[in-house]
Amino acid sequence: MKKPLYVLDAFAIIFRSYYAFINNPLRGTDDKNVSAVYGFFSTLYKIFSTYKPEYFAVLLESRTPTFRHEMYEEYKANRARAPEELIEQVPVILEILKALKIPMVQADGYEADDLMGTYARLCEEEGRDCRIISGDKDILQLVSERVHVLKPEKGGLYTDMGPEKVLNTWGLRADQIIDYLSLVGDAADNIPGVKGIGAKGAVKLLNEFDTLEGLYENIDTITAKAQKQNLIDGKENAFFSRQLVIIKQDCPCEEDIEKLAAGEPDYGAAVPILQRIGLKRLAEESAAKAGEEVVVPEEKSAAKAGNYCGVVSAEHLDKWIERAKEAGIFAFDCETDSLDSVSANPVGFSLSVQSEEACYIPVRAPELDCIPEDVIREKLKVILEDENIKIIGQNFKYDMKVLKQWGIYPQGFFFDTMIAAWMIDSSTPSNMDYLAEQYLGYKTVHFADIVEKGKTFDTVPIQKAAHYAAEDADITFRLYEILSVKLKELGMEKIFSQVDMPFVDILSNMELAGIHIDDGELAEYSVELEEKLEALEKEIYYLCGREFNIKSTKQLQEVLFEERKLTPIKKTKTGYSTDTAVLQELAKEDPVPEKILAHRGLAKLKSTYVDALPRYINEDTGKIHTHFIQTGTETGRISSKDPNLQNIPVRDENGRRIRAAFKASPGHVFVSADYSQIELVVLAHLSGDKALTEAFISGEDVHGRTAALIFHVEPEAVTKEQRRIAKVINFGVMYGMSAFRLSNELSIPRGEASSFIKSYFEQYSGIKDFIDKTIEKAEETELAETLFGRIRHIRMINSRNKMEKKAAERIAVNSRIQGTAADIVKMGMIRLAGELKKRQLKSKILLQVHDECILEVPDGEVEIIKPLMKEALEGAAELSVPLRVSVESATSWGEIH
DNA sequence: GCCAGGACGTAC
DNA sequence: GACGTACGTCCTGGCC
Repeated sequence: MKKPLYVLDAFAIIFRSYYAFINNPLRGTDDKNVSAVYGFFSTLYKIFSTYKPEYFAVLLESRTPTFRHEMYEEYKANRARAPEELIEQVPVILEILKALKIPMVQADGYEADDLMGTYARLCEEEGRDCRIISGDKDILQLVSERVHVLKPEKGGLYTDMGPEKVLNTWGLRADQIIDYLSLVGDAADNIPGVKGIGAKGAVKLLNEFDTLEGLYENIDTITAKAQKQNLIDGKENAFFSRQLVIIKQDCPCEEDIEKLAAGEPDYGAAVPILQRIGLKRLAEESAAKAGEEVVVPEEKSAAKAGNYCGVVSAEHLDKWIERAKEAGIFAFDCETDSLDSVSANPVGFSLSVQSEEACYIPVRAPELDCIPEDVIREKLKVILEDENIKIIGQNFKYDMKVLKQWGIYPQGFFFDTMIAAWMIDSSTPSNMDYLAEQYLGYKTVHFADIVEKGKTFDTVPIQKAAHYAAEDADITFRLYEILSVKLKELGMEKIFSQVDMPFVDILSNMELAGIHIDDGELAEYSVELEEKLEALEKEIYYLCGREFNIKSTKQLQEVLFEERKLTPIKKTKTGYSTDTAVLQELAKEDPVPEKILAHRGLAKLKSTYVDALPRYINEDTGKIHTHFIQTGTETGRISSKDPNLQNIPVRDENGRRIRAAFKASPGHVFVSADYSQIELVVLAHLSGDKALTEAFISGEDVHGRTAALIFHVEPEAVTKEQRRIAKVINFGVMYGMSAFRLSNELSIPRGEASSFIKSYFEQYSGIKDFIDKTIEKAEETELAETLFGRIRHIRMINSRNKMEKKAAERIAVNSRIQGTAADIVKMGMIRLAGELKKRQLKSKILLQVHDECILEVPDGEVEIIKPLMKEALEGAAELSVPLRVSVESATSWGEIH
């Protein structure tokens, strides 16, 4: 069998790459723009590593006007001439292509599209598959069983567009694309089309009449008057447009495909050119691909330590401050005497204004006179508090907290390498040691290697300290250079800079603020719980006839399933399960399980919350300062730890007493704002489902409306039971719940559960489509994307293991919903924080619990804050269904909800 | 005595 | 096997 031919439209990729970086171009030697070179060869390399083509050609545009220009002088007349910065890059690209020994084809008088058409035909004729790499919809007209288009997606992956895929995506056969374009036209190429006929209209017409000829032969059957007239008026334009959009298949060009044998590109030959123009990373990548025989002088240097110095005189410090000002950008890192940022004091700072160079400014060091603390503070302020000087950090929330407490309020923070790395791939670690290894191939000095156990950074000799600290700033700068490019490539520049970066400042303030808790109240509750637990233990031991550790599932299994001979219900990896569902079931035939359940519940409260929370009270502030981790989830949510304040009980009365111990400071109240059903609202928007949208717009009670729909009853006639079922399904859908699980959850037969789900998707067919489309897109791109462009890699989506695949599908669907909701909440909080600052209010944001945001508000501000919060959060995004936020206030957290 | 992994349970 | 996202606690068993 003949190996497939791959063809690539060079200028399409060049343009795309250039404009992908238009807001922040890549600069190489002499500050020249190299975005297009970088983008083009990243794409090319990716294609070679993914598809390993044996036959390959880069197709170039004609150097002279084409037959289309001769036919129609307005052709592409609307196009502005390409910018000089882009044109300059073309010769370099051709030079590199030549060095790589990649076959190139050009035919004067014809466009690259026509060359594609010609090769598509040649391949068809000799029974060879053809793959065309192009994002242009015009090219789809060439698609056939043998000829597929590979459409570039985010993250360097491609959608394989075969005949079926074209039909599914466009609602048209590939051979109808020509007629479609003839009707719709193309403003960019100045192709007229038929006035008044848009994309939807054209698809509908072609579905009905099949072809342009069919349409005009039966024009009298069209009932819509205006449309009919438009078509009659536009007939000439339509057929004229067709001549322009139709791709030629008979260019004069190399017809012997065997001559387009590509083999492995000569990567080594590209290295010197790439180095000359200053594309270091690509040069390194090329060298690596070429294998070891190519020695790149700079390759080693990328992984070597930079030039680091200690700064102990005011004059020396001034020089660095000046350098940072000049550069307008610098990487910054704090060393402190504690990991606990609330009580940490600075021990030193490091700065880097370009990669491989950094300094360390000690504030305290053994056996050394440092620059006085106040002098360092005043000088650093100049660059840290200037909003026009960009600050790069790694986990900058930490530095931000230390600095604020030290009297510096950073203004120009704009890039966190840890958060960037997490957004690029949330499933891999984002600590600096890992990132340095991963992205730079650099092994950093580890903290534990220079600081003796139990000691702090201010005890480290200055030589070692300076090297370690300066390296951190240097590595941070180097990571920035790489990660900023990757972020752009994935289309996340906007959400990164407009959402996740501003959010760092907000989280740092929330953590510094802390929340008050009444430990006396908890101490009393602890005693109460202890008494109840002891009583339960006694009862359990009496009933079982012996003592054992109730908290040990292993011992509990022995008691329940061996001694008491109860029937095991489900297994775990290590034995029989004793979880809540099992114990509830067992309680029907034995008195012990119920006691165990009660014991478990109270023991959990006591150990996880009642006894644990007071230990987190900070000695200095008297408050609990949780840590919010912005990189803690794979979906874009934040997490909370030490302690986790996002899972404080709320559902039952016992648990609520814990919330009740969280008190607003004297003279303050908590004001809490809660997004109503945010994930279902997001689902309604993302899916565009008519019925769900309607349910939200017309009524408060979306579960009731859902019940009415799936049970075919009037909304007023919905029973409680029906509503409960609808609610379970509403949530279940977002998690990809199966009929099996639903039947368990509702204690109904599997068949009944299936029919509920079936009925649900019949009524909410838009949701079904949304799920299908999400999965399909994930299969093509291995990504799930939120409404605002945050991505998550879905690596198992094409797994041959059915279970893994199903799990990946659920993850893909849920991530889009959960992630979009998380984006919205973050955006709302940014708006809110902005308002608080603008109005100089004293209210502080304390907590965020995914769809809820809690503020501590001085009594005098309550009436201003309530409407302000509602407005700020509801206006976070403009969706097809309005976002609703409810606001409540109270002096303890327990009174809210 | 330390640590990793499992089971379980809390939140959204 | 069968519901997504987290974190904390306790127990167990392996290791030093």
